[in-house]
Amino acid sequence: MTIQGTDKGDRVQSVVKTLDILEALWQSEGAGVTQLTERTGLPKSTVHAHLTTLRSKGYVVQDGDEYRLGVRFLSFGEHVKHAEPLYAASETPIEDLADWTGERILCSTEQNGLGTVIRACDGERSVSSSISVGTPTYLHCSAAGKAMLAHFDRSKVDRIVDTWGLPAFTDETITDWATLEAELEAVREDGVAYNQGEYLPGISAVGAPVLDNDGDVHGALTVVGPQHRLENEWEHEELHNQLLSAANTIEVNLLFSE
Amino acid sequence: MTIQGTDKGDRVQSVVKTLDILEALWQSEGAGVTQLTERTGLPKSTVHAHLTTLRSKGYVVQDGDEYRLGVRFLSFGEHVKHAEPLYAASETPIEDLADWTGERILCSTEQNGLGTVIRACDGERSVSSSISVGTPTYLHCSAAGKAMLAHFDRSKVDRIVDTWGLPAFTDETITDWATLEAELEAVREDGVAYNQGEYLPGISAVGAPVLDNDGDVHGALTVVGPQHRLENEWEHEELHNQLLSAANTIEVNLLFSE
DNA sequence: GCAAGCGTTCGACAGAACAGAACAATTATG
DNA sequence: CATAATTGTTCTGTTCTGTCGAACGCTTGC
Repeated sequence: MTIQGTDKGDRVQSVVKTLDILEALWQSEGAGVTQLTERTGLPKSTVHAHLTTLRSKGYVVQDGDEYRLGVRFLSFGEHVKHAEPLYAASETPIEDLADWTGERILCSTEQNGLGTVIRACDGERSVSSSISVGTPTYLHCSAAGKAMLAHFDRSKVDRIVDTWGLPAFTDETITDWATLEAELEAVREDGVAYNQGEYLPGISAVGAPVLDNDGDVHGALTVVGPQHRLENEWEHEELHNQLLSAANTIEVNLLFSE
Repeated sequence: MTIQGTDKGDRVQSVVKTLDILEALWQSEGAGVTQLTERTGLPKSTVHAHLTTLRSKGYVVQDGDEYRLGVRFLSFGEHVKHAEPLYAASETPIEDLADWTGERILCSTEQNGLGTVIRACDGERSVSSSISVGTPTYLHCSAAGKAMLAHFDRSKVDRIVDTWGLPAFTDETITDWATLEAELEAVREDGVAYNQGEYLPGISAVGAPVLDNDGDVHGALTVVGPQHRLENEWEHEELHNQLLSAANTIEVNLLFSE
């Protein structure tokens, strides 16, 4: 699934086209020119011209009749990861929490109104979800997203909902503002946010925000697991405490890293 | 340090400009418009137009008066990593080798005539080198590079040397073709390649190629460490054996993954 | 309060990106 | 085995757009 952005500020249209091609390439682990013309709606020669340029710079490689993303993007990706303070600060806490819960733990951050997983760690009985490092997600239908939204300024929340809307992914997805607003208020009271199969059917999550001293949001920490298992266990306060404690450890780590 | 590519096939010049801006941004963990203007040689308004476009697509974020690479690149980076068979195949062998040697172990691949580190693992007494996952490197001055070059077709080696040349980084760097050719022959005989401070002063490495059944190169595995320590120890055949054994394990893993 | 720096906007011109058709090279198909 | 239908690639004129320098607010430091 691709997440479509608002199309404001497309000053340089060739760049938009190149990005569309790269995104199509990203979704398809290698594709030919014709395949990319269908996916992007651009004429063959245009796609070809862009691919040639990208290839000459090493951002795309050609394997016979297939083009793939080049390893050059690896350096960008690693750079972004390490530039994010959360990445270093979350290493130990996330591992400990994965050991303790046995579930999959994610550490996410917000950018441009979307969430992105920065670091992931599997526990013994982890579900293999499609959400892994680098995956962009909507905020209104994820535990991490709701944990962050709950601590944003009201104006920022408005802007995000305005930009991205509240699209439904399952029957459980919150699609109206009133329900979301009530839930965010609950998150602020409980300290943790839930996701009960609102994005992927059968997959639930509990999330806690990672804040700094001023109350600004750095990101969120999430425990992901099968709905039946997690919803039975999160009744126990112990899961909350461990989650909040891990989030707090990250917060402390962040203090010393800056 | 930026690695400059050959400028053939710049069909879409706006794309080249955008990539230049992204690379400048990559080297500087956040920069302002003026700073990017100086670094790229492009006029301020052009840089701004490109940044606006990149921002609207989420590939760049604005923090006050600074622009940084966006987390969107994380998804590309992870995609590239996981698309590379070596990534999964090298996980266990690289960890075991790091434990055994106590040194830093790298697993690299070649693309476009340059090497790129796909996976890294630290041992107990690892040196903290500037080479980590995603770093592009020249092949003629790295152990991994020489291990790979030694098993490429002659025509491919010629093309690579033609494209990238043999630039010097230290006094030890091989800068002429005759010396390189002789060394590649030695690599084929020994099975392993050395780097004795040829890229970073004081840093040495031993590398072994990862081949498939047809003798085609998949990548290389490298032990990196301080020159004095590594050069004393690599006299012992034990290091060779462990390195070659780990490389071989990866080769076997690759057989089963395809 | 002035000046220097920043990011941002504007507008006119040159030139570059675009689209469509034609090309070569390969694979399917009869 | 020949033909047809793909593929990726090349070519060329036209038009639209990317470009650039100057001017604009705005903040920061003197």
